[in-house]
Amino acid sequence: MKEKRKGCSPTEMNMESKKKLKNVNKSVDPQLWHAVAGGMVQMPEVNSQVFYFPQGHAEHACEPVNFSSYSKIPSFIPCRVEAIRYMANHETDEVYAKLRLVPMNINQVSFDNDGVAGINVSETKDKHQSFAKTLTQSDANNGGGFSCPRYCAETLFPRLDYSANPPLQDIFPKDVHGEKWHFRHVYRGTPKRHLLTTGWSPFVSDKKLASGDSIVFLRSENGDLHVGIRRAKRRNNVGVDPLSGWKSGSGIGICAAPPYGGFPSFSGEEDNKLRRNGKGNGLLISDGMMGRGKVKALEVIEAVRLGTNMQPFDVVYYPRSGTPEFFVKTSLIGMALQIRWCPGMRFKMAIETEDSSRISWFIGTVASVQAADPSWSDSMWRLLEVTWDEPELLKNVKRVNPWQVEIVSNMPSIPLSPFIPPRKKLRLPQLPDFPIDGQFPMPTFPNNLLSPNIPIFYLPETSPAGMQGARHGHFGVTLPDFHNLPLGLFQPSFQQPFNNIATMPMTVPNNPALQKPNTSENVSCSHSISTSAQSSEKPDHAKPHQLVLFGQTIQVDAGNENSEKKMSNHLSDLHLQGLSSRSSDARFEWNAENQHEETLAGETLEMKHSGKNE
Amino acid sequence: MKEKRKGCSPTEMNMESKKKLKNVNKSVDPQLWHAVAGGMVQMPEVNSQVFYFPQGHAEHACEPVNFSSYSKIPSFIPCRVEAIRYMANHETDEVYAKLRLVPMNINQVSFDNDGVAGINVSETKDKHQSFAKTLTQSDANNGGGFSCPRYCAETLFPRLDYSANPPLQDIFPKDVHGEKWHFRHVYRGTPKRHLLTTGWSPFVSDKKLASGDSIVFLRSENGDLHVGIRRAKRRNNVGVDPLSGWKSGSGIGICAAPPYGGFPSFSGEEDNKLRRNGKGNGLLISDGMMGRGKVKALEVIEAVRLGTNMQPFDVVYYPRSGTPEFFVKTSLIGMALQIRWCPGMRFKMAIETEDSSRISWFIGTVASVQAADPSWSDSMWRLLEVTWDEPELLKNVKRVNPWQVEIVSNMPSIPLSPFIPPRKKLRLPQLPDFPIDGQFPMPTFPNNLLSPNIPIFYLPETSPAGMQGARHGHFGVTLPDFHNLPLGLFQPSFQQPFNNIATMPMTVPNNPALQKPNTSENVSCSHSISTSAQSSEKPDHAKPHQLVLFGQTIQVDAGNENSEKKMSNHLSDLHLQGLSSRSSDARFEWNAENQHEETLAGETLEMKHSGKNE
DNA sequence: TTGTCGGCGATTCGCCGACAA
DNA sequence: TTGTCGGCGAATCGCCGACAA
Repeated sequence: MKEKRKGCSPTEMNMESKKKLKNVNKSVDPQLWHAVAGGMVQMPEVNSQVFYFPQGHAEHACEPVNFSSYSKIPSFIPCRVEAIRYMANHETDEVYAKLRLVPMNINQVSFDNDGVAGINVSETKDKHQSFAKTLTQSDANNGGGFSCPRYCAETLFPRLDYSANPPLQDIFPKDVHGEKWHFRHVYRGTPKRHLLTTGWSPFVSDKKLASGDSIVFLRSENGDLHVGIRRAKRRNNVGVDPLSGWKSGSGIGICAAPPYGGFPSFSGEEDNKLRRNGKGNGLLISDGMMGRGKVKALEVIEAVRLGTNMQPFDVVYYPRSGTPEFFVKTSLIGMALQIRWCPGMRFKMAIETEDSSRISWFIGTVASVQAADPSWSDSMWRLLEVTWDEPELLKNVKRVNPWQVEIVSNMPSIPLSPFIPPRKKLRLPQLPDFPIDGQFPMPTFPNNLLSPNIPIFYLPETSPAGMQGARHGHFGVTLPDFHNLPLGLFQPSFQQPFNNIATMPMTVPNNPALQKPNTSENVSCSHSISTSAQSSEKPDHAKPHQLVLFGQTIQVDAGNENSEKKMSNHLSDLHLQGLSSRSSDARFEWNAENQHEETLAGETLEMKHSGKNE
Repeated sequence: MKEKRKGCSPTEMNMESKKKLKNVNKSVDPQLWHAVAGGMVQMPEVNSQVFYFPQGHAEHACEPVNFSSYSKIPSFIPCRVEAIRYMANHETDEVYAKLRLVPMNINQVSFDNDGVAGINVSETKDKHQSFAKTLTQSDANNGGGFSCPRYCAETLFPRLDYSANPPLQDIFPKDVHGEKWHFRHVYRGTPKRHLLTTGWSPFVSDKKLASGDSIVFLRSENGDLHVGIRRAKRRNNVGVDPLSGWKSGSGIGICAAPPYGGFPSFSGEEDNKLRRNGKGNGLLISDGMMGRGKVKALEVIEAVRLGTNMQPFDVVYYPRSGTPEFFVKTSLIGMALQIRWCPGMRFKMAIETEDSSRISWFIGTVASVQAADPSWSDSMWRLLEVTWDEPELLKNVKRVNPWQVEIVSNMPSIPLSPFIPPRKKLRLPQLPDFPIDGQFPMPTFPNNLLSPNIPIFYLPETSPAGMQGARHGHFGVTLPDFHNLPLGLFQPSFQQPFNNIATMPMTVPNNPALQKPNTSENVSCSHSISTSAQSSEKPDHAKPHQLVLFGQTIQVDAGNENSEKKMSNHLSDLHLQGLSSRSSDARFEWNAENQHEETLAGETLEMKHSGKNE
């Protein structure tokens, strides 16, 4: 044998120990996990309370999930988060989380503190710094080096001895699996710049990185250096799934290539680059290996079955899948419920730019308030149909969740919207940095909450005129007004459709945190980029040249009138029944009807983030 | 950009077209598929009739499948094979098949011709030749060449011009995806030998081959050259499955690492070799990416649900997974049913050697005849508990399916077994090549079939004495004797436990093929190695040094008495109900009981094959 | 007949400033 | 400040007989 050990990167570790590490289903350092997941992702705390949305879970799956064979599926299930495991795929390094959710009775739900003691979690979150860079072609291909931005080298790496010539050190960051890698870090060239040389190329090969992918460096609280990767979204939904061969039939659907439509796939460039690595050994990481390819329709159905029967269940969540979280803190829900959502409301929403380097806020107007899916007419999921001030950038984002958006009252309303969507891109006025305490005229509880026909959220006078005449027509299915219900009589069973929830008394959110939506607890309210400061390039909300929206460029069929029509048909004979307090009498039954192709909500929300500092 | 196109192997095809090919879920050439799957695998024809076994399907899954929440699951479902797609995994090239099965009424089942017109399929099967070689270290690592066995080069490759110096040609075999590869074939060296040089190394890199893996060459009927790979069984069940983190709970079990126990994992050698390829780019193909890692418990449950409701369903089958087919031709079932299985019967069974190069026949004795799983006490699946004449080699093979074995009557019985398992390996007498017509004293139909208490299979006098006293005790659950039932009254409903099947009149197998089990239609009876002739090394049934048995070295808990005890408990309250003729009244109901960890049948049968010629 | 080795080219890999942007 | 390029050493890769087994 003429084997020579290559000094390549999984540093001192040989493959044996690498393999061993693979065998244990090790958890990922939560700090690194969050850095890779992106700043838009906020996971609930263990023991906090969330609402689990079957619709959202289905959207998260790679296949159409056909619930039509099953009856009595509630639109949400209140749960306690029993456990969270932060994990990473061993092939792709993609991060995901596994949550164990324990269904709970609705009358145990508290909408104020999520059920967690009031420790300010955000406090512990800012003690580390991270940095993300999207790989250039030179980083990924040429000569095996990495141009390391000055900020990254100076902030995250150990201090260089600049008296040396050239200044030089070796760094040993750990990846999501705990593998230690070795990079040589030099400061050289004219002009001087930071480079990673030795060790970089094997890293690129091993991780199968290509230009467009991102690398994340993180310096954790204890000073340890970590490295993670975020792959660029690529546009080929390879049918890796062996069950995807036949259409429809047998309830096991096809992977969602058609329903989610196409990006133009990257040109051959990407492939050529990779081919230079390792003698054509660089297999492209296909989308099929990532994210939504993982969650199967049957897993969703199993989760819903167990949840409906009040049994604990596990869900897998891919933070970079492009769909919004399908488990939402009750505090967020509570806040969303306090607002009487009406067409014409102005809001803003944070969306990550395509290269994951920034978060932009987009302004829009609520076009209509109605259930996204007629078969879940009581669902809050994607309740808001919206129009955007910059429709060309967000043309595939038609519906959003109420808790994703933040009402803005002091925004100057764009006169044209929503009636005449502006053709030319608008220069949006600079947003204040949202220290917007008291901006929401919240009523004092509990009395105002229950006053009939008085919207809790007072529309500011600056809201656009013509709420009644918005393009999407009749708003017959908006949330009903609040009724006069006695306090404390919240039913443990969900015989009523969901929209009655809003009319039910609940543990009233009456703590200061809720009235100041600008806490770091809160995703939708002025999210602060905690893991990295802002680059000097551009301000936050400057218009990016391109956006990834809802994961892919989605062709949503113009079936809006259609769904409204269907809805009115469904409204009469709707009788949801799920979620009685004990499982024994709440069976979730198979129903051997033929499956009809169901139109999914159709849109998925992309949210990712990475910031630059200094 | 200083990109240079590499002349590496996906010949003229660049990566673009490669990607395109990936997108279509292309079918694999069936000849190549079968060559890679191995000669032990015999797929049913389209439109033929099979019995689908939920138990077998569950065994095929990578996770424990917990049926305990569901009631009324029949032990088998008769089906028509509506479609078969031969496919290959895009990452690993592993072959698998997807079958669409259409449940049928039991009274439509014919046990003689499988429902297919009597075209002799085996006729079309021998028109191609294939050859398999297990890669040596030199093949996989050193200097990028492949030592091509003379037989392979001379039989499968185009004729070389031996007048040239050196004789040289380029060959362009297609892989399972239809990709064309380029290898230079030279005949050189002293002594002269056949080598594949240029193009081989990229192939090894791309396919991530390591020594121990096998390569299969096939020359199809039209003369086209194909190439496939078979990966060696490796011993690390990486938990790639995101749902595998928590134990038990939620019905989604863990991947089967613990229950199937461990091989010693290959030493570091393998890794070092791979690391030489492509600068450490060679990710090992982990078991998690292959075979049983694919079929999820929920898919099995969904298949069973649909099948029970008489709806068409899809199953995915990995021929090299190590478990026997869970869909079995009705003709095989029919034959198995004709035999009155009794303890003490002598049989032989074909098993592939570990390196997939040969098929060996092993002799054994039926120890007991009883259901493998007490909760399916009517099931034919792994009905036979067996003891082997060479127990040390097959110590993990405790139970087999009746249709996998072939009764031998003219075998000299080994005096020691089954009472005193021989410690030293026995030199088995040479078996005849089984042109054993008339060796089975089949009764003439139909009268003898129905004679009560007269075994259809007459035990030869040479069968071991002491059938009553065999080690595994009381045979209280053996198949009942045949009763006197009128012909043609086969019930469409399955209210009876399975063993009554044997008592029911059926379309009687009365064609010559069935009375001559030695047809190529028939797996378990003297399988003929059709894809390649035999190497001169050893005769077929010479004892191989090592065997892969049931996929892995399985630690079967000694719970045999236990299961018998449980069985007697279950026997009384067992009431199977599945499979009424119409789905509407045959609901498959969720049952929200707590799942108890169920002992799977525990054993899986490894069957693979590859032969050598000349 | 074919597995492994040492040998030696030819070809990449990967480190380096030089340039812009 | 950092992305790309041409350049050049140096370290592989991969082709080759020589040997056994």
